[in-house]
Amino acid sequence: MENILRQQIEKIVPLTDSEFLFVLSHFSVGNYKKHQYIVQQENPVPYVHFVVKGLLKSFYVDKSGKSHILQFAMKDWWITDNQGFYNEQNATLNIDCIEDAQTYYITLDNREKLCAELQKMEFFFLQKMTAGNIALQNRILSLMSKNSEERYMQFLQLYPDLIHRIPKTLIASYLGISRETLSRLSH
Amino acid sequence: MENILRQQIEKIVPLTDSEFLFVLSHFSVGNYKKHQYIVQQENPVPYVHFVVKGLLKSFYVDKSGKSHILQFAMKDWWITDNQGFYNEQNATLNIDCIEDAQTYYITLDNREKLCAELQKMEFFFLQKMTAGNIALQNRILSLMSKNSEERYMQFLQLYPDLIHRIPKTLIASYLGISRETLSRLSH
DNA sequence: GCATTAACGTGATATATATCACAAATTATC
DNA sequence: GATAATTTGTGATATATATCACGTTAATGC
Repeated sequence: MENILRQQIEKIVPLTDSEFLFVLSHFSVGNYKKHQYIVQQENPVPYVHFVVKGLLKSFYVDKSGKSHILQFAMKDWWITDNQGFYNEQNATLNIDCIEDAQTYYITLDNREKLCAELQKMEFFFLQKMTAGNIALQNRILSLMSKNSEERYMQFLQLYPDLIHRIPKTLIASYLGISRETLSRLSH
Repeated sequence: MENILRQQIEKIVPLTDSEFLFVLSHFSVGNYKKHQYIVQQENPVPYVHFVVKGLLKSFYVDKSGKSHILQFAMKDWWITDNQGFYNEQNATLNIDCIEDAQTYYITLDNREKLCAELQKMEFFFLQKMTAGNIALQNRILSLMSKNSEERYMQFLQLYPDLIHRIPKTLIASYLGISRETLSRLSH
């Protein structure tokens, strides 16, 4: 039970040892260096990653060249470019490592095989996707109804672990405000 | 094949007649009047609704009393307060009818039973939830990277049918801008 | 059909936040 | 451990958008 992926799945559905080995056999392990890209705009998105350790971010670069962070992903989080991965299109997002990272990653094919063969994994992914939906909706409402300071406070409360690992510049980019404005808030 | 729910499901998974009847037996039909609430902040959220006809909106009322529209739902769309429904909590959102509406609605229990008994329905819901995720992520990026005018243009392009059915005030509230600003754009 | 309510447009002004610019402090890297 | 690169703070200014206020038009409901 020391495997972090197993722990995460078992928060939602129980697994026998052999079931977990079966699950795991559909994944590969990847090791990545700080600054390394694992998904690049305009390129295919072959995998969804489950982060074992380290820290990554997904971000969109708009036409004026500005970056907007969609997601951070630390231990225990899933990350990919959903649109690219699930629709088998080229990425509109980039994903790179803020810290050296290790992930379990899986292809769409393997994910589908896994779900077909082990019904409870489909349930697991549905639960995860649902939780993701709720989080995204809350983020939208936050962007629409809160000012910079309130959004920053909410971030502090939601992700206290991240504050010390991520430069303010990136937090600003996640919150949709300029780094200067964030700097003037933080104290 | 004249049933709109069946059509929607069959876009993703094929159904036999008896399978569809089985699916349908898990739903009830609701008829609602313009201005009628089907979900209210602070109250339970017993159902997710599939819209057969009419038009609804879900919205959040912030502490200053301002409304922010999270979603419109017309024919063929699903709507609920996800957080309330899936976590069996009281609603943080409201949902009401912009036009008289008819829905198929289903409880969480029935939805789970249905998925357990008919595997392909779980796949269907997972696909829908995934598509929803992608849309929400795009909306977040739009809020962060586009100005009012660009967001309005994007809305026009994405939902051309809605423009003529929804007052500009509501579109502004969906886009996260004031009705005056939208008015100054629209022409 | 008339009264009420909602929707819309538009001016004047306020305000939050972005942008530009620069220096200081901190962190990474060979 | 020294050099380069990144991060951070802060002033001055610009700007998009919100807010307030009012009149007009259109839609709704009995």
